[in-house]
Amino acid sequence: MFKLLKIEGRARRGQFSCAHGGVVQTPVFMNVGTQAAIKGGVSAFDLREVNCQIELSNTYHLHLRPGDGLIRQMGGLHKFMGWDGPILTDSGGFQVFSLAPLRRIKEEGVYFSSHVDGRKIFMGPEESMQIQSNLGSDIAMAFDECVENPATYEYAKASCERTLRWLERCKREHERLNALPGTINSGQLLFGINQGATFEDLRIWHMEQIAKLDCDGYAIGGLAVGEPTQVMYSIIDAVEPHMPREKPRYLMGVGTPSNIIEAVARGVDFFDCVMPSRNGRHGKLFTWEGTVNILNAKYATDGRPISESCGCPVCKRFSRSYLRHLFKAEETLALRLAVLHNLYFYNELTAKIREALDEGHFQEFRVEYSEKLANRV
RNA sequence: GGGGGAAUUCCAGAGCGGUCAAAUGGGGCAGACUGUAAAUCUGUUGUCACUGACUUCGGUGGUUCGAAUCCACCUUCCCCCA
Repeated sequence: MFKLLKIEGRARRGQFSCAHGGVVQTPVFMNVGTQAAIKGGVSAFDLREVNCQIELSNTYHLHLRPGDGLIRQMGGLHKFMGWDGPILTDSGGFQVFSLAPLRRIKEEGVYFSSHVDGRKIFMGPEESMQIQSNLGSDIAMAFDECVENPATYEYAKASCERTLRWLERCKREHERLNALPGTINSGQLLFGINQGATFEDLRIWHMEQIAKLDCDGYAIGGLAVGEPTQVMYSIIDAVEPHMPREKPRYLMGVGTPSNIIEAVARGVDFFDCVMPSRNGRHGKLFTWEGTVNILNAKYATDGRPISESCGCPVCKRFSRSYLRHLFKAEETLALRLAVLHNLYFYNELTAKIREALDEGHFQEFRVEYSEKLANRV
């Protein structure tokens, strides 16, 4: 399942096998396709083009539309979206945070008012597991509560205790579903999620508890939700020693290129983030020299590619001038090209991190790029 | 030929005597975005010696303490009737 190949400091180079699509090389960035599509007009065959190893979709969103029953009927998520590589499904726990005005949390689970049509939806650990089973993803995430920052100690404590109880229920239900004859998701793995807001003692206590449940991997959730970056790093520093060494670690929803390098340096293996796709749609393009805001007037007659050092299909062919024109003219091609470039960059970023680890010079890599990538070009 | 209407800051378009450097859109310029309610949101957009001053609302000349707003003429455009 997970094999550690090499360790440099706390940084880990590994391999992870999934039911679909073979082996994932880690550290890895998972490309986010919430509704079984990468926003900006990027499809499953484009994901191959940008060297995506593993795709991420969302339980809550696919349950609402088109419905997980429908996807199961259509042969499962892989077939439905035309992606034969590994898929991780997020549990809906993030929607407990992002759709806060539309939900009520109870011990049994969360009552949502659908943001699509207002209808009442209940999602608890069992429901989330059932939906992810129907979707047939390779990795299911436990149903958790992503707590907003800042949170009070009392709230964070009560919440992560409840998230622990939810994980116990997730585990039980996941095992039950996996054992059902004719299940679509045979071999589906389950990752537990660490919570505890910005309180180190809660984080550590929670991590120790969930580690006992012997999940297939462990995620750190509830970070990059408003706290300063240094706080995020210190939480990872505090939690990481308590994470099972031989299991993959996943830092959910993170982050900027330098966040990823810094988290790898702290022992994280998996990442996902909306940033390459969302910022791409908004004209912010990532390069090895820093970020390019392609909307800026200075690029109007710039005949260079987004980045001279990028080998992506967009940079091979199109100029900054053309990209900027497409954005200004509101051509949807602008979004597509920008997202393709950014995903290629993120996938290349983790590829370079792996290469540096393989060759034993990750620390040099980290020093060279952690700062540089935060520049503006 | 006769009658009527309109000209506003990059564009469209409010304003109809002081609270107007002038609403609102659009465009321009810049910023934000971290398990996606986001092709979204925010700021800014006359000039400068910028908590103040100066020049602007087709042109010229008036009325008034005060005019984008009222009057006269001029210029241009639009509509209707011949």
